[in-house]
Amino acid sequence: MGTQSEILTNKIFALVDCNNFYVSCERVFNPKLNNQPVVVLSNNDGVVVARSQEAKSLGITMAIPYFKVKHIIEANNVKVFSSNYALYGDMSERVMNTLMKFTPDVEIYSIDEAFINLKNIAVNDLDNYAKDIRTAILKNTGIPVSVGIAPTKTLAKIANEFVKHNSKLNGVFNIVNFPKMDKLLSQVPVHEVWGIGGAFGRMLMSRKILSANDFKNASSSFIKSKMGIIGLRTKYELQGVSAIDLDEVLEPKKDIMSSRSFGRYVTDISEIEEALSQYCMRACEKLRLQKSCCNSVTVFIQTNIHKLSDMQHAESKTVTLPEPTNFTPEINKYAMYLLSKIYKKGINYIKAGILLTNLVPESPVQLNSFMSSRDHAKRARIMKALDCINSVWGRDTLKLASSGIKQQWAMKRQHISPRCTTNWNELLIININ
DNA sequence: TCTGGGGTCCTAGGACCC
DNA sequence: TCTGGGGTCCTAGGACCC
Repeated sequence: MGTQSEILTNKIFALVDCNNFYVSCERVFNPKLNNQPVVVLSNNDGVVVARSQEAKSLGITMAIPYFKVKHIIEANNVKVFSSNYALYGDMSERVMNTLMKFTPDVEIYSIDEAFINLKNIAVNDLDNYAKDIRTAILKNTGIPVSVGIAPTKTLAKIANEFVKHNSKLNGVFNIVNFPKMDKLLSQVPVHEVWGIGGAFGRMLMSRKILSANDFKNASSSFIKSKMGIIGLRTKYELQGVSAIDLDEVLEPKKDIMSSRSFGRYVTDISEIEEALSQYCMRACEKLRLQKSCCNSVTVFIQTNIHKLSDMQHAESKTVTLPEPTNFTPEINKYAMYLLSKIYKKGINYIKAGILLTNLVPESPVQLNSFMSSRDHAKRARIMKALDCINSVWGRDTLKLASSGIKQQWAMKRQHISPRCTTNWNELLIININ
């Protein structure tokens, strides 16, 4: 049984988080955007998902619908971009590759964040090590990052958040053996703690548990009964006891979904079929990429819940397949069948999607298969050829005819920047006069 | 007019088995 | 008159994350 201080130094994590990542990516290829207010929008140009510091200062909040801040954007000449995931994904890979030159103990947590294990770094060297990481990533990629260092992942998240709001910290905040931890945690609203969201946050605040520090000191049995073991884990993490370990191995996904809002309302089933076929292709691609097959297919459609004057309808249906597969035409056939079961005429639909679940490894082929192994092999070869052609010649070079040509339901992306790093036709152009 | 997409984990409850 | 209970599997739904 160790004392509290021994536990504190038992493990050390850092969270490396890219600052305003999508905005920073846009700025790397368009330096005129530096020091200017910039926002990046979600798919369909729906909501704001990234903001430069200047845009934040104008009062543009995270995840706010574009149309609600359009007046601020226009009045202040804020530069607006649609999400360019080809660019951001590629930049993310460069950031992570730089990080992995420092240590193999990296958990890529999201497109713009990674946890690393620093247990082998001497406590006195932590700050300099983190500064070296910042410098290297900025030099190699042009992306600024913040680093929070702490004995648990939850505390590293909090340290990182402080870095972003305090320029005096120069991008690094180390709270290993931090003397004023209680005071620090008192400044963190409870709903901002990693793992506690809006719903639990409201419940906790109604019981006068207002800050991370209050939560840390709340009764374990209360937390367990209201929030289960996840809540309990968060309490330990705030106490400095590591309860969430580094997750380094990239496990295959357990569900794969592809869904999207349409660029406009869609009523006709044939248009929804087109969209669903498109999503089906994308989901099956992802399925084969991780060498899985699915046992179940779910399809859902829904109307715009914000448009109260419209007749509302949201429904999903699931089918269990006779045998696991990742053969696109087969899955598409079931998807179309499910859609026909839930679709209602005369309704304005805004979104549809497909979810592949009960995933299993691709091989070996099921012994109780209805198909001969020769047919299995043939299907596998067809899908391999399809994936190969699409990866070389571009997405959707080969696609299901049912996904349509015009795709008038397709999402809006009115402010897209060029795919500078991943498409030969959209390279950065430099004028030298 | 316009409100993202893609995931994870946990829990509760029903069906079923012994 | 007495009318089990524990384990497991599945699904739906709710919470969270970025």
